[in-house]
Amino acid sequence: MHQETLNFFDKVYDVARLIPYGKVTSYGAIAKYLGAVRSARMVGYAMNGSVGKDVPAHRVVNRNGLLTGKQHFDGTNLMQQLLESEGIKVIDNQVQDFGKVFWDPGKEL
DNA sequence: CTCTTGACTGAGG
DNA sequence: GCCTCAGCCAAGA
Repeated sequence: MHQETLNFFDKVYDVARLIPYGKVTSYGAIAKYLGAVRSARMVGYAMNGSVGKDVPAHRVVNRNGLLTGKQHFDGTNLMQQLLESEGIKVIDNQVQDFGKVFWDPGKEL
């Protein structure tokens, strides 16, 4: 179902909140689920305002599993710590076993 | 309305 | 596998 009543940002927040504990996904995957695979950049752009909105932005990384958005968190390694606390191994801003912890909303939903 | 920015992605060398 | 270029699109000034 497409909650078209919500704005693009709200949709992104919605999907992000659905990411299971210990899993991660990519901006493109979220965008694709929203039917806007070409707006992957907008997903990240939207996440920029996710702070303070109960959105687990730390579970969203780019297609390479790289923590491209970690610089938007308070600390320099806050995002990594959050992921590691969920059982996700992160080394040098790179999610390990990315294919195993990857969660695709387009397929899981 | 126009221009810039950006937590992206895919294709090409 | 690494680097570079181009496309895409929403929001803010």
